[in-house]
Amino acid sequence: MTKIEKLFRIFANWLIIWLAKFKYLVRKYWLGQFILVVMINITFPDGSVKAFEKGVTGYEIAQSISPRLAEEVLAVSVKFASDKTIGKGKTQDLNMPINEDAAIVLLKWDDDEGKRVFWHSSSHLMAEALEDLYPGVKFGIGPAIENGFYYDVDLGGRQLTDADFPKIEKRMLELAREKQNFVRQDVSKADAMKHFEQTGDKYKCELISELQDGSITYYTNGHFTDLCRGPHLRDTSVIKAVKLTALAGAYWRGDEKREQLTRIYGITFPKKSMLDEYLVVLEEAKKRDHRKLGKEMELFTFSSRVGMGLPLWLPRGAVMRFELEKFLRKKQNEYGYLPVVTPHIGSKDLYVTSGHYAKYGKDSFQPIHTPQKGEEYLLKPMNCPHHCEIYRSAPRSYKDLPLRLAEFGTVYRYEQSGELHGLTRVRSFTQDDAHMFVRPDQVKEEFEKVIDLILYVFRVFKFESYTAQISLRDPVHKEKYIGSDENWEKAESAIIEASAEKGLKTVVEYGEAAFYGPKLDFMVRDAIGRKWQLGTIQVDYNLPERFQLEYTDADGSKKRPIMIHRAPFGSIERFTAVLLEHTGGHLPLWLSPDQVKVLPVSEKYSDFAKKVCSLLNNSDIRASLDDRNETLGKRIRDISLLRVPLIAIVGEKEVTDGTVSIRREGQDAGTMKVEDFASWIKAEMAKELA
RNA sequence: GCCGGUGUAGCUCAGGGGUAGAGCGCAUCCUUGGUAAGGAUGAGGUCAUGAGUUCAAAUCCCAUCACCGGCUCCA
Repeated sequence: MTKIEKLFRIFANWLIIWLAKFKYLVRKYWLGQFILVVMINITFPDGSVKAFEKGVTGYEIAQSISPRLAEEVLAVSVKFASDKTIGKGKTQDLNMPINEDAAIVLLKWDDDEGKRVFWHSSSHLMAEALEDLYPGVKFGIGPAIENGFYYDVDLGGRQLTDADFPKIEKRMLELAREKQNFVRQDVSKADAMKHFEQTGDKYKCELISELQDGSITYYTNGHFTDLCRGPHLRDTSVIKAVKLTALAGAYWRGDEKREQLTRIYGITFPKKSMLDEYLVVLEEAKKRDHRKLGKEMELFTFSSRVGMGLPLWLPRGAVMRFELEKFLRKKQNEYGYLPVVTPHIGSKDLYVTSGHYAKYGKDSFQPIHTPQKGEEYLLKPMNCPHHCEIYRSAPRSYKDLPLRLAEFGTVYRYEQSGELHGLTRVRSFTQDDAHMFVRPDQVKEEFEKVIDLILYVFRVFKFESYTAQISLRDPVHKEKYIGSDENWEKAESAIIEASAEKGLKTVVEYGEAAFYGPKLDFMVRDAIGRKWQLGTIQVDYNLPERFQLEYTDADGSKKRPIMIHRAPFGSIERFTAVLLEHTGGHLPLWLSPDQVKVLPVSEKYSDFAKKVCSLLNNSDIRASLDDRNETLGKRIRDISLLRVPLIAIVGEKEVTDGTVSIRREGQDAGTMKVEDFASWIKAEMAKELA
């Protein structure tokens, strides 16, 4: 290139950029030819704008910035200037041309969307490997999930076990190294149908039959072609580490009446080291499993002789449980709740009235019969019907409302055997239940007070990453719920408005409501990321109607109250489980079954240690002596494994000075005068509960 | 309930067609100690349960039960 040509080219480029700002058509000098090109403006996340030729791809843009970026980028999020909707852009393939002005984000591994694309492509890669290894395999769906991906496959009677994983993983890595491109292709509905009929993929045919013609695309990697809307990686070579994690049965389309497919779970990474790190994190999470901690800390156990899903609380667990109840009782007193106690069974009529019998009767613990013919009782699956009857026990005035009835009520639900899970899903559990009977003008205020209470509870326990979920009816299957549309709409808007006024960040889920009303649920994750519902608030116009509840209004007329159901813990069992996983067993001081263990360095100091103990016990602090015939180090170790927060050590020095030497959560916490110890502990507990 | 896995001492786990193993825990004794494992000795098991194959089964096959990972469900 001559100097003149170079200069001309620089000038031409400058001109192009300048003109592009005004969206002019420009001519670009290129290899001695003039080509007509249209320029578009691309806006980057930092707000900078750069002009590119129309039809530029995400990959080319990345390359223009740096080759290294181009290597790392997985997909691109594009929001066209013409798209006036609020929200993020659409994620698309790096190879897809961009034809309009747009704001883009180049998505890498660190972006959730980038990971999704990576894992979605990995599921296609696994499918290709499966097709190699198990000819004739039929495919269901294979999406990315929160941690990895899965593919549902029909292996036609063949059985897979995790012993087959290594060879599938190996094949996946071989295919990945072939650097297969993911090729997108538009296809007509008729052609797609024909193609998958030929391959015998009946599940794909079913999916296609529900799609609109003109919107159907294929993605092909190697010899594997899948019905898929994408987006995908450019090619398979970035998938560097593969681990298949689990095998499970999964019903086709989630319908237990249809075929059960084999679901293969896996996870992949762009670096081998990331897989290793992930496996370490998983191991760590397993150590926080509440079932393991429950055993180690001697909190609860199960016995198949008692029955599955029926937890047995051990002494240390029971102490903790009573503390949890005490904590909530105190707060509920402040909020004007009244305690009630109701029996563990109720006559069948009660549940026919409430609607529970019609809805759950067949799938519950079956009725208890008495020597009296025709007399039937049910174990109570919930406390609301009993509380409704307490409401009815006296005539109520508008001045009595809100009436707040609270009970730690143990309920019994016949959960399916495969669903039982430690303390998080059991057949007998205690709800920290309460029902508010309120006037229509009190619904919102009362609801907001409950939100305050739940947020207080979550704050005390440091549950910071919860999800507030508004659970509404499934609009398609309204028959699953009782009550009129009008009542449902009133209840739903009450929840939505109250949550908004409290400034809660909520997500809406349809089909998650209770059968008698919508809910606001507070979800918290366990150690391995599973979500569990803890706190819940429900607005209910329906049970008051079924139980014919009334109050006399100011004008003497009879009115119907509205019920608010609520449980900040959800259930004590589940709350305990999630709290254990959340804290790794390091409970707050006020809640620990043993708060202090007093250790004499040797037998000589046992009397002094006993004195320290009884001093603490006199101040209602749970302290006990450990003067076993073991070395000090050994006793400290044992006690640490039980997660006792405070260890007080006394030896010659302490006896002389009248002090204790304190060890808190594994750390030396100095010495303190014996007489100050109890008040210091009290102050520490007060801090935790503030 | 469905699919897959697991079941060996109180706990964590190894083993494996021919007399049942380890560490921890437990008991007794020695040791009397200074911030996460002192030492010795000992007790403890119908190898989940039930059928089957075999001269012989904890081991192989089948069924049942419980647990684990999912699916479905979750008032």
